[in-house]
Amino acid sequence: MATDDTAAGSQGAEEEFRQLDEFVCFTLYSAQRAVMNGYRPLLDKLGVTYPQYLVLVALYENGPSLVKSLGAALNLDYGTLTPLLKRLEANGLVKRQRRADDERLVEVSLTAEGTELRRKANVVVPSLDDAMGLTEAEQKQAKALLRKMTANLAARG
Amino acid sequence: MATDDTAAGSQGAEEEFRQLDEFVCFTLYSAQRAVMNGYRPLLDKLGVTYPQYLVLVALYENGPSLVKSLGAALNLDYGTLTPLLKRLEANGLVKRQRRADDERLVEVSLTAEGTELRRKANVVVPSLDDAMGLTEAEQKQAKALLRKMTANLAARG
DNA sequence: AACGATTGAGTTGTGCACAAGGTAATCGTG
DNA sequence: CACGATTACCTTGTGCACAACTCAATCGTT
Repeated sequence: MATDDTAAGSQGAEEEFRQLDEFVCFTLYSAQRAVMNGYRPLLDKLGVTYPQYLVLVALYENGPSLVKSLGAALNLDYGTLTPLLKRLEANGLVKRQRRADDERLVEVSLTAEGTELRRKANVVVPSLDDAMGLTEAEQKQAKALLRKMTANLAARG
Repeated sequence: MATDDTAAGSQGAEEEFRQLDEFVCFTLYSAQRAVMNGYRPLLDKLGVTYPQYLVLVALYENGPSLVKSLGAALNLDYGTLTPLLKRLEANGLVKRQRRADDERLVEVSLTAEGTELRRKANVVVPSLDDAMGLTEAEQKQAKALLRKMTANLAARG
């Protein structure tokens, strides 16, 4: 055991180095993509992506919104939202309209087609959320833990 | 209340439509990005991105690995890994070498510099994982729930 | 009214993630 | 050995996510 400190494997002297599966951040990273991949085939049929779907949900929930407000609701910046909203508009799902009383503001609203899609999603996506195999209690737990993490990290990581 | 069914807001007749914050998938989506954003400034100093860091951790843990094995460990496909590994190689952190006994295989291994970075990360990133403000018990809970979700979704969503 | 600061939005560039398609090396079967 | 199938990897194209930068409209102060 004289010179194993540069070994390629994980046999460090004190094994301080956590395995990938033992990182919360990695299980989170994996789960997030697994969920997105689960939603994909369903949302494909409706013609939207997962982030686009979330935007439609937010718009349905809050009504016509400024880009800024959507950004606050989804924790996304303009660099992400602007092109995403343009694609939604190109597909006829939302309307983007610069406000007359303040030319800086752009108000985004669901079109009839966008509203219908959000409703249809509620049927077609029979809450994949529930299909993740978590009990109601576990779902509640998961949401609480994830919100706590998000909040703590937002308050300076 | 004759014609409120096309209203822009969320006042449906039976309010079956969940709010964004009540979706497990959305709290997951938000938390994941919050974590990545928390890691970013720390990893920036080391000169790697978050997914690159995960690859280095996997390589440190498993030793030299085929691209295929890394893909299995991280649940990533070649389309994601190949360019990522090329960037790591360009930065001198890994070596990519086609195997002589089977020219299809590409073996990826940490360079000395890559090994050092993974170790340094263990110090500099004082496990942000722990800095997420979860107790040890909560971390364990979170990992269990996230793994369960991932497994259930992998087994056909 | 003038003008510097702020605000809301857009643009550019980089990297991740995935689908779809392609290629060369190897394997399996006759 | 021939040859179709499989395997491991790569490439292209689309969309998301974020940093850094730009810009016009508005606000605050004088």
